[in-house]
Amino acid sequence: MDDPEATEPSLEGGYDPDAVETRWQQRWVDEETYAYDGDPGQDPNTTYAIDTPPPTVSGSLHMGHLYGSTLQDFAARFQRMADGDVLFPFGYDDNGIASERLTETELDIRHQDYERREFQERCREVCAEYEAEFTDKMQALGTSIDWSHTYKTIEPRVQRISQLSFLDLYEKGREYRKKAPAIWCPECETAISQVETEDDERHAHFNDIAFEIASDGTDREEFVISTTRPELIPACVSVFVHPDDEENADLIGETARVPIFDHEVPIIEDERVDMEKGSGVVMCCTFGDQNDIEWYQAHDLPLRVAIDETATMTDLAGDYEGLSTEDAREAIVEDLDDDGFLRDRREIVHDVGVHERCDTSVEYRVSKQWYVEILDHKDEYLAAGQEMDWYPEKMFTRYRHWIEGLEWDWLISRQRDSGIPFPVWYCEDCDNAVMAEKDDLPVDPLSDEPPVDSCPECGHDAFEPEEDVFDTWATSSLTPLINAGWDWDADAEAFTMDNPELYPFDLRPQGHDIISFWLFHTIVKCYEHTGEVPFDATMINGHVLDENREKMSKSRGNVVEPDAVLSEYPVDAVRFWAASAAVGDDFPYQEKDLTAGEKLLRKLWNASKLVDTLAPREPDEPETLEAIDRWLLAELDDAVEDLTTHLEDYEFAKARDRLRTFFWNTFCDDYLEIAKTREDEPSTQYALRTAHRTFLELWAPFLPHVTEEIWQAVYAADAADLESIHTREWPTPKGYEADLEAGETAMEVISALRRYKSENQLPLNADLESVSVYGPIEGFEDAIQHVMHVQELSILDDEPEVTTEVASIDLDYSTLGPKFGSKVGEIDAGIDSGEYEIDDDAGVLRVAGEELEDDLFEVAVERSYSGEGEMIETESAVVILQDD
RNA sequence: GGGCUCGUGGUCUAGUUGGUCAUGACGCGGCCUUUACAAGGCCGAGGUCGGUGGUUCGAACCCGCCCGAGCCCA
Repeated sequence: MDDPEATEPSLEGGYDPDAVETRWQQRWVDEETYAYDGDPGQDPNTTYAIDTPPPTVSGSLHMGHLYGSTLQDFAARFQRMADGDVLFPFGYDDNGIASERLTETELDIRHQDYERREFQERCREVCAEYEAEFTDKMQALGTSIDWSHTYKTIEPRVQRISQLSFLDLYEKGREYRKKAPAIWCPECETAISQVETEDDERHAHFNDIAFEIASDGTDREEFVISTTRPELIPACVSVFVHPDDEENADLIGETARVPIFDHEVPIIEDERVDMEKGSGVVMCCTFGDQNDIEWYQAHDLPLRVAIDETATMTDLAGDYEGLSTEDAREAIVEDLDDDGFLRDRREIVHDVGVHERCDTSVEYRVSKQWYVEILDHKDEYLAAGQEMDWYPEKMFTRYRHWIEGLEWDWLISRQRDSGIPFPVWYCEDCDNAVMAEKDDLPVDPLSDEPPVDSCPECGHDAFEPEEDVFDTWATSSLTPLINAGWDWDADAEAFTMDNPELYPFDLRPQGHDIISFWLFHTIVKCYEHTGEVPFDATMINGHVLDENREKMSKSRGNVVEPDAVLSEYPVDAVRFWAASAAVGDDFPYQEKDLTAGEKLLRKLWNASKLVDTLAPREPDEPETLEAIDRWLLAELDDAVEDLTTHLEDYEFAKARDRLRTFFWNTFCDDYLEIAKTREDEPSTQYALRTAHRTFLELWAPFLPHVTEEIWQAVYAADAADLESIHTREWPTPKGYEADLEAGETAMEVISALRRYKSENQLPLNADLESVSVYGPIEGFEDAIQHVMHVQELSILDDEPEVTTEVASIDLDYSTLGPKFGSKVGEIDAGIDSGEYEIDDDAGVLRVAGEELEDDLFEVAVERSYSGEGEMIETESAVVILQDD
């Protein structure tokens, strides 16, 4: 970097992505090229705001980050050029369990040994290092993030917003605190939400246990239930039988005696019983699974808690008190066996719910927790989702199914240390909740005093602080509000935004796996706070799979590290690969795909060098453009139009392919070859430069480094004062009109002559003696003649003398089908067998007893040329070639 | 167990409401040093569109069933 030559953009030599890419990444950050420039008063329509996913600060960048951020960057870069100001912010999600665990392992400490604020301080220190690393890596991807707009979910400003959100929802009556069964992780010692659990296959034993009947309404003395969790029998509160279960119908209404513990429980009928499982008779404990909770609530059963928050047996378990659930399970099974209650025991493998963070199988516990009420607003959240544009559209179905399947309100309290505290105290006497004042936020009830001296309800003057913290999603779901600077204005007594022009956000990008977490929860929060859907559109990206289309996972050992990829390939090539899949589809990482990107960079570089030797950099626009040059610019107009549409619709793969084909095939292979023979023509010089500038601009969102390098080397006025290509205006069609058919035909003729040379093993610059063309190529004669080195080119006014023979008849099935229906088969057969007649005078085809008008069929003829030279036919021209 | 999505040459992929040669790239084979690029250019081979049954004059596309993969939820 000290070498001034190395920092000077130039087209000398080959393209050196290693040096160029890091140089520009640094320069863009230094110059704040991508800083958001909008102001709060401006029209929201000229502002494009992206609500980017804040990655969890606990690990390193993976391919999903790389892919997702690159897609967002395509949108950001296109919109920045096309539509004015863009906010492309960045956040670090460091307030969750993941960061807490990271801190504990990194510093070898336990959160329990610290006061909450102190521990959070440690967390911030540890996270800061990881965040710096994250920043470096994101910058190395060439993303056009505005690094002056970043946030951390644990920072005080965000804590304030999160607590404001809690208070606002509470005041709106959308939150409640309730003692209810919740999913509980005994390892993390916290309640968790449904979405934080996942299934895992575990080995277990199915135990058949005999229960005696204590009542006398049946002849039976006992029945057998099967369970994987015998340690729960002290918590057994009832036994259930299916109403359709004739075999066990006699048990309904009777009373059972629980073995060993000898308490008596009712036998009740309920259709939630799985008759196929075990004996069809099942015990209900508080709580073993989700069903138990439903029964507990539906039948108003008593609560018997045998397992405490650390998965240790309570005093309810009698002799087993103090044992872990595992130890108690074995001990109870042994005792059941000794007492003759154990009838069978067999090993099974079954799915159990585990906490996704620690893989511990979850329990269900009754505890006091805070909930956000969502079940009563399902319809509104569904409507909100419908209001957004979904890319791809099919992903809306996932959102819909998720909402339709919701059965629980959203549990937001967690019994953890790191995280954002609930701004709540409770009256020691009457348990009345006292909320913090909005002005005082953020607060931590563990170290701050409540805003009142005595309880407004009962007048008592002592308070208990709420010890819980918010679930991490309770804060992550506020990212649009965080980015827009949402706050409470005490004077106006209203919520305000520092940048109201940003909200609602234009785009919400994210992976399809977290539609039910991040997207759904964000819609819930923002909708309740602002009454608006927070996003105009959401773009759902697929997953990057390994080269065999399998999911990357550490246990499989098939993880591809972005660092490894980036050390071998230019970022621009990686970005080109990232644009290859349709948005929403999973797609494989294949190393060979990156070489296609590398080749393109090289092509763009080399083509730029050639253009630079062919034309002056700032040619004047000539009075009139020659046909060939006007043709190129008209085709360019078309490409610009198509590309703009594709990018507006987030169809990056289509845009990429359209541009590549036009650039490589039409511009490089066809036009540049012709231009080589016309370099002194002002018309060609102008077209070359116009097209070249436009190509750089069109490629800029995909290939930001190479386009910037070339732009600065060739077109920038003053390198010291950076005018980046990335802040230029997106190209628009200039309205060039040309005979596209003639251009197309001319290219066909050139292609035919190339084929001739190739087949005759001639070099492409070999001279051809004489060529005659019959076909529409007006204005392109010289181009054809020079590029193919034709000594004499003539245009035929009439079709060359040929003998023709009908080769085939093409039918227009799209109109023929509806008109003739099943007769089409006969018509086909008639033509195949030659039983038809073409009446040229009447312009009809008679076949199978029908008369087809001339717009229904087309006769393809095979010609044989008997004149001098060789005849080559193309789609719309005939070429006669004489060469000896 | 339920839902959603996806199966197209060796590999990856395009294919807007069904219309008759199914895109393109990588790879493969042959030829060509041409005012940038041989890591280039030109040409070529390669497919029963996962299987099966149906709707239709006509299906990669619509419907049923089956097989396989992935994700989400039980």
